[in-house]
Amino acid sequence: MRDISLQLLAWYDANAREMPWRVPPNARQNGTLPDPYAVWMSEVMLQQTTVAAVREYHNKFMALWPSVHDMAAADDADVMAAWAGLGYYARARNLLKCARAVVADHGGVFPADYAVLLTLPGIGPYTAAAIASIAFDLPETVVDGNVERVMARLFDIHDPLPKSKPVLTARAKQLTPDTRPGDYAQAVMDLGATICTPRNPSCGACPWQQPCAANAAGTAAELPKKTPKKKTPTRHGIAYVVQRADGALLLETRPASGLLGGMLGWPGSEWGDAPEPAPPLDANWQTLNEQARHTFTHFHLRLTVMVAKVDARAQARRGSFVAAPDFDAGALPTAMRKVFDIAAPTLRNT
DNA sequence: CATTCGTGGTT
DNA sequence: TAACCAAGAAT
Repeated sequence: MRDISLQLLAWYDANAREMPWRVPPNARQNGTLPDPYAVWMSEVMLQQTTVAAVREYHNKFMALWPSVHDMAAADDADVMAAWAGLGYYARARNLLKCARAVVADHGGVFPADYAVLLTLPGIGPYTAAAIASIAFDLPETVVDGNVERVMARLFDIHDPLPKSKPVLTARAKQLTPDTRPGDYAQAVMDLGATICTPRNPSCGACPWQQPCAANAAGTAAELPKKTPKKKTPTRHGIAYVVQRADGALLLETRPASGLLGGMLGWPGSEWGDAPEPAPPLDANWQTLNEQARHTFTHFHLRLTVMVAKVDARAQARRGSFVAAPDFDAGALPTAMRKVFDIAAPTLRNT
């Protein structure tokens, strides 16, 4: 059984993808391991996020906060602003919590232990196994979407996810070798990302073509099965963009938990079927023709954009004015940035 | 155990 | 255009 793991490692030696946070297989076999901080940063960013999207964010974060001590001492608003656009903002909040826990409780050193890693904020079963194996070369088994798909095909398992996850996890553990577990973890995920893809898998180029049960049965492309999900509803809301005579814009920091938690945004109504107007101040509001459309994981959002210009003495019922030189649309989550993009021409022309 | 939580690319 | 998908975690 284990010899097929070695086959995969041989494939990885020749086909490993290059990533800024990764130590290539030849260097790893010479005894070089990656910086656990960089690995942790990458794995948190990679949760439900593509490698392509993570690259520049990882570079930026490593430049701004090169060590876990820097991250622990970082200003929360700076980290949230730097994370803007990457999504799943609870990850950024947990990034700070985790860094501070590592410094406060673990002497500023990431623990080389799966069970201890699992106790840290934002580190679940996948990420704990990824850090343990990739950063410390411990024989832990990563089970992400790639591994689930590869195992479902390798063993021709037709039970739908997520119910089948325990079986897929057990299979993945059976295959994890004692030698080079870190490279092996990265190898299975690379295989899933480049060969054993969700659609149109390149079975002809797969190092596991021979042992693959789904390839033999001709079922690879239809695996893994998944329980169908319900369709996403549409919610509506109103976003208010206020500009003061000196150019300052009215923004508010959203509540620390929930959707876009801790992020900067425009004051607005609740989001639902028929939102009640909730202007942050009394003004001569102008409703723009174009709505901001944005899709979250579980609903579509259509925001009506309302714009007002107010004088320098204006007082808002909520939010706070941000001076024009301090405003950075890049610090907004995408839904809010779309609102700004729609409002910007009107702001300039009035 | 089901739901909540982003975003951009692909089909 | 709508659905699907990506190195999941927290509740």
